[in-house]
Amino acid sequence: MSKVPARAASDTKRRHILAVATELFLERGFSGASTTELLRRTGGSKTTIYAYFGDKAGLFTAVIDEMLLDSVSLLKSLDLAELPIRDALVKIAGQYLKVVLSRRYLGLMRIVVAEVNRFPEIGEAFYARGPGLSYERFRTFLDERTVNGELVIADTSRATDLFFGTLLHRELLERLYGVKSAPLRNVSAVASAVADEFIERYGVKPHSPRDS
Amino acid sequence: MSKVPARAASDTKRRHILAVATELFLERGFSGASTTELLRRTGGSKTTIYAYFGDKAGLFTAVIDEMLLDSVSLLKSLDLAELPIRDALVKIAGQYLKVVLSRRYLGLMRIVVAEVNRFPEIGEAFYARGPGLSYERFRTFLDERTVNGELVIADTSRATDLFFGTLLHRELLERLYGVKSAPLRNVSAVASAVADEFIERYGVKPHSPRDS
DNA sequence: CCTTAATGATACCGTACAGTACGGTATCAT
DNA sequence: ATGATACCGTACTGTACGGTATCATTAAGG
Repeated sequence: MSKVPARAASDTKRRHILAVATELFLERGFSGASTTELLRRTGGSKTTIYAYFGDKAGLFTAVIDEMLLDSVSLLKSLDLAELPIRDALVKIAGQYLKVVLSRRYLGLMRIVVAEVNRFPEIGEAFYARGPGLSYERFRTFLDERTVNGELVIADTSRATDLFFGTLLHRELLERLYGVKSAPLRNVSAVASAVADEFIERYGVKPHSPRDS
Repeated sequence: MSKVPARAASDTKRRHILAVATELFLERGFSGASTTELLRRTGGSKTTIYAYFGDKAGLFTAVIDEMLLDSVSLLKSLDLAELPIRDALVKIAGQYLKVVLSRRYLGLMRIVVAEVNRFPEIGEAFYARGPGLSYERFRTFLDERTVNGELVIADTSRATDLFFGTLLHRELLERLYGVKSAPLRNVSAVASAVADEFIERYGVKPHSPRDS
């Protein structure tokens, strides 16, 4: 009645295929990767692959789904409630620099962006669970910190654009185009710098001398 | 001795193939586009295509080269010398919004980014002649305007990141992932807003009342 | 009119592709 | 022992691919 795997573990096999397929798609993209090459790497039989994933597109979407979950979970684990504003910003900035500029995220981004025409749902899902969610969460974070008086922000949406834009735009482009390939070296220095710039602009100003 | 085209004009044919191939690559990417499909659209003979471009990769790089020239030229025609700082910033911002968020540029960006593993030189060339050049030129622009007293900027490099980041990052991502597909509607409004924000931060403050 | 180079039409080559069929084996629960 | 279940191996189908070879057609220049 219950699903009892006859052999070792059905899920092990599935996960193995998925892992190998992930690397292959990251290397070659959807069209460039072939099921035959996948077989060469996984060993085993084509039949098994098709039993699990239906067809190539099914395998592709399964790969993307899994990677998406991984990346997103890395960005959800931030616990900021107790931190003063600067520490919180540094933590957020550092986490995004690490995740977004990682080889894995960049590879995922490349294939998702490349296949937006063929798989529009994948692009939308990626944005919604990735950048879109990040924007929302950061904005509400800014709202909270504005309400409690740590920040003075007229338009938290624009402030969000500023934060992520200054933090990621250039570094992201450089890596998407392969000009730089290594992950950022001095993550914490950059994170601190961006946090300071942000506070310089939106932070509560210390009392000027004549107000003392 | 001199190259005299026997038939109409060799360049016409070449340009036609290039134009059709451009659309095809934009739709399907490198691996996804086939020479047979290209033939279906151009008419004529496969032989001719291969006579001009050698092989598929040659055709691809030719397509990219041409598109790159087009995009870049759109960003070079800015004449800013006479403009006061705000007008200049608005003009720059508007031009970048129009070019970078255009369907064409986005399509180009997608296929370039997708094929960075297979064609690293293309990625580097794109960055160098596109974003890289833009960053450099904008930075020297900021240097000039700092020297002549219109701006007060300690680090023009960071200021450049801020400008392009706030201007493009979010809108670019939304389009790369297909969340938005239409070009930006209110270009001039956004351009003005970004210019104002920039000046608010780096502009020379108007004299405060007591200095009058 | 005749040469010559650009282009066309078509057939073709070898290879790889996505996907299927099918016979067989290992491992487990019963 | 038996019967599911999970998997392997291999051969296969039909199609499409990138690229070439062959030969005919066109049109401009002398």
